[in-house]
Amino acid sequence: MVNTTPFLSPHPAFVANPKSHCGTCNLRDLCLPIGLVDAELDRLDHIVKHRRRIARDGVLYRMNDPFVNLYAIRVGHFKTYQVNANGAHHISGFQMTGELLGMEAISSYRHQCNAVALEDSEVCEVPFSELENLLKDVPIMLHHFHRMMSHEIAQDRNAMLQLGNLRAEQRFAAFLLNLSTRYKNRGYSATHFQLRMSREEIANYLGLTNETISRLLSQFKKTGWVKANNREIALIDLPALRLLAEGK
Amino acid sequence: MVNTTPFLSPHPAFVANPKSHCGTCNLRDLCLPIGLVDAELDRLDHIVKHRRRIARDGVLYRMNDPFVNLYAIRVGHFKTYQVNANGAHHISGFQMTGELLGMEAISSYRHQCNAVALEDSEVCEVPFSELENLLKDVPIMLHHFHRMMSHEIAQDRNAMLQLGNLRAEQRFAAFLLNLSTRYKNRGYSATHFQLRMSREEIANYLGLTNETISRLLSQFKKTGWVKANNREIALIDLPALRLLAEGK
DNA sequence: CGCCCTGTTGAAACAGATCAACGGAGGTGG
DNA sequence: CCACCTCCGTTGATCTGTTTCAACAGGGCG
Repeated sequence: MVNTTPFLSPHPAFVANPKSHCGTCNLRDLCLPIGLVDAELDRLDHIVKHRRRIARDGVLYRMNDPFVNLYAIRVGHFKTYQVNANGAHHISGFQMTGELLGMEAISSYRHQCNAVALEDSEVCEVPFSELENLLKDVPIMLHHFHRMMSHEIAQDRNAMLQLGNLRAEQRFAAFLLNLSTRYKNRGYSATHFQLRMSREEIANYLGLTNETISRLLSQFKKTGWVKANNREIALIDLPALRLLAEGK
Repeated sequence: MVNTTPFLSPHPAFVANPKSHCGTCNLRDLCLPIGLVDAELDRLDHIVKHRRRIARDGVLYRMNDPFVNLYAIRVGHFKTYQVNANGAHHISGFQMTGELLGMEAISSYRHQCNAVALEDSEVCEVPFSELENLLKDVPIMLHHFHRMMSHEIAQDRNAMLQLGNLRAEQRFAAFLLNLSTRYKNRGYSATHFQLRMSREEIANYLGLTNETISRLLSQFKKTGWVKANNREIALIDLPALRLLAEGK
């Protein structure tokens, strides 16, 4: 259901590769699989000047901040959320290692959402204007970047489809499967992982309430599709979850 | 609420400019405001080889079609929709003159949705690989393209916010205001326009039912916020609609 | 003219929200 | 180390917005 091509995720072998010249950034690692030569990789290393640590609940950027950098998540998890006129906020996504934050800001030169760390995390600052300069000299990287932006669009479309079409239990199943796929692509278990976000945050993301999420999880436990202990999740019956998410 | 910077819409003066060398495409017009020199514009003209007419209900591309071209809408309206495993379909957006179709397909080399004309329409085929070639030589166009993709992301995020947070009447008000803004940016009336899509299609897009849309429209007519006759819409009280859309 | 498709309106059913109470985990300070 | 407190998660009972089902009106088109 969710289109998460391995190509666009860091190959496990490259995540946090200690041999990276950069030493500050997984951006190089992200790009290794696309076949860059050393000189190109060096240029990539050089535009990333800062690695930034963000503590749990720390803010990476805020809505309306001027747009300067993209951020490649080196370790950790983030959430991005928007705040509307009457103060209500809506989580637009959860991001994990290897994903790129801030692309929504290119069009308006200001960030369109808040980005907050869900756990102690680390990002690489990628000055966008310098990245664009580099991209125009390295066609393969240019193309890769376009694919990353396009992937973001495809993902958002998918999330819209879920919000607009699916019943609560389907949305939640799709959410768990989405996490599963993304962890798998990063070389982690597709069936056993820890939720980094609260029930409240999941509910907000899915357009539901925390009570509903709680009830659904209990229900999934009862049917034997998942085991769960607090935020520790084990997906027992992936096929059943897929069937449910895809509309019974 | 919706971030539709004028920069990213064609300036009214440039839409369907009969003097365009291209003659087949409004892509040149779309790019005029960003300050390209003639030689660059000529290159842009040359990569667009085909203009395509699509009759009402005609298909521009289908889900899973191999990705070759982006399409710039020259005249008309389109809808894009996805079909899930059990046949249900969900409209992910309505596109109008000057907007670019197909960006969701760059990442996977296949289209992720169906694009269908809501009325007799005309598009310019933009071969993507040739466009990328051009972009790397013309930094200002490259940047403009990135802004267009980013704008798409920001828009989708906004739609997600609406689907996830708003009650039916708020969604529908936000929908009408979104159309209003986009027509205004194209030099048309912000208050008087014709819906190109059925109640059914609006409902599907907003995650509601056609009955609900119908009831809401009646309600808006009763309160005097809009006048409506079939698909002819007049927004009488924009401030009231904005207040409603932003959460009372 | 008559058919079909789109839109409207009403009544009943239901999914999920809301309100409320409680239990348990983890962190903090004594 | 324990007691306390707060936040998070769970479960139950009720309420409500939206869907569903149904009937009908109107307009466009063959």
